Amino acid sequence: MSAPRTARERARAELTREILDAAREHLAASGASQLSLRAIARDLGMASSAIYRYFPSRDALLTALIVEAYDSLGAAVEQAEASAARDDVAGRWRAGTRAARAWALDHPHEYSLIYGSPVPGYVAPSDTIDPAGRVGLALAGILRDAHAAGRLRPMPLADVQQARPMLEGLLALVFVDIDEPRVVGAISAWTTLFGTISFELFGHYENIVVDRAAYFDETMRRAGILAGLDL
Amino acid sequence: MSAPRTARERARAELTREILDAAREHLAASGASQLSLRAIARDLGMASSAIYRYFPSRDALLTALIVEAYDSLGAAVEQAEASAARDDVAGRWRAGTRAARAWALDHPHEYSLIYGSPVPGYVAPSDTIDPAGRVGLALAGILRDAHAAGRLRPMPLADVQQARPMLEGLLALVFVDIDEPRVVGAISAWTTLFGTISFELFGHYENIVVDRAAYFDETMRRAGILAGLDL
DNA sequence: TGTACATCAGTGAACGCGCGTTCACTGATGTAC
DNA sequence: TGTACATCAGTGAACGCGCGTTCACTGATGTAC
Repeated sequence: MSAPRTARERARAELTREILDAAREHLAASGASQLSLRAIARDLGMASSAIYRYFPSRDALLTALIVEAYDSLGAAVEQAEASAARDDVAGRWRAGTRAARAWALDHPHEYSLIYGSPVPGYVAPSDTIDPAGRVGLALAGILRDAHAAGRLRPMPLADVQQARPMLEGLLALVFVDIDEPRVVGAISAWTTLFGTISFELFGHYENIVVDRAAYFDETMRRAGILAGLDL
Repeated sequence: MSAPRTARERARAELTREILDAAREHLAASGASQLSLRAIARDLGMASSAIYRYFPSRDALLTALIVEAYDSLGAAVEQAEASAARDDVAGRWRAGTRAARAWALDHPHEYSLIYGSPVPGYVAPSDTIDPAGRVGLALAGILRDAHAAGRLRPMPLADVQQARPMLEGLLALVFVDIDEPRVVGAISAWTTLFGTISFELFGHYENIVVDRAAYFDETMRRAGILAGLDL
């Protein structure tokens, strides 16, 4: 959005925000699949049809919420990761992964929206692709920097037996010339990050994991090591 | 359910089954949160109110579906794991984890029901606890047997620094006297199993992982090693 | 084995509710001259 | 700076739909004697 000039444009930007904020609150109460335009309009004291001046359909609103959630999470991780000293690999890794968990605990319903089961009938448009990649890219940057500095650890495990590559070739744009066993580790670590957060948030650690912060840190430390990081 | 005696009891058991089967089909089309009793009744050619002779409420039906899904997945994993030679640790691990993935790919909507985001407003009753534990217990058995046979590997990573235990003490019933770093690895491996399946199923590996079966095997191999298995 | 009564499955109408989306309209804001 | 016209936000009624649950009732099945 460029800077609004006229009063009309300012009002429009403001109301768009208010609709999204109200929608985000409703997410918490009812979940994405039952997000109701009418309920949102009621909250804002406007006619339900007025929403259509701002979003052409319910799905468009959902998409906006999804993009916002990915961006909010992505920004939190990027910022946390960036606040550690550049050559402190372990510190960057810890800060980035912890920020993801903290964001999820703070925004459980937005988290569910992007990392829970897909909303039935909703097809994510391509606008969501870039925001969805931010966390992965931020973490990949740590690995890339460590590699550039010649600080990757030897893999502690026997190597992968691969007849053909497991991963998409385009990943080379992100991981430059890091070898595939480590990149597999990186994709795994990224998976473990959200797998662990989901298990915590969705209740699967009930009566199993007590000190969840410590467990999370240790799990992510191990996952990072399998990507070649020195943690 | 004990064996039905009378015609009435047989009919009741049969219709209960048919309702559950129809419900399972509807899951696929609309997702759990929009599962509709009326739609199910329509499918079976009966009045919507008739469903109430079999399930006291929509939530009760949901619970039955959840229990069935956990049991179906649990049985698949148990059976696969049991079909490998008892002293073939790697074979048991591979068979068990692969069976979980195969079941999920075969039953994506039932999988979402139990490992996706929680259904808003639905509170899982305690009947779901035992079935939910089956996969974890089956995999824990592999670790326990390896430990009993003195075949656990040394941990390839520096040990956990723990001021206090991360895990629930009750886990000792399952993992007997296996040390906490390995048990943390086991819980992590269990998390990685479902984290990886969820990422594949929910579309997060689009344009990232090409050979998903190979990637899955390798990821689970590494996860098992971090639990002390010799893979 | 037959009868009388109790149990249960299934019906269909109704209650009270909610939803997304469309449409013709009003009145305020913005723009060109 | 003032006027005429175009643009846009917001309204309220309506369409057509779906939902979970309750209730009084009918007719079939099961049980006790």
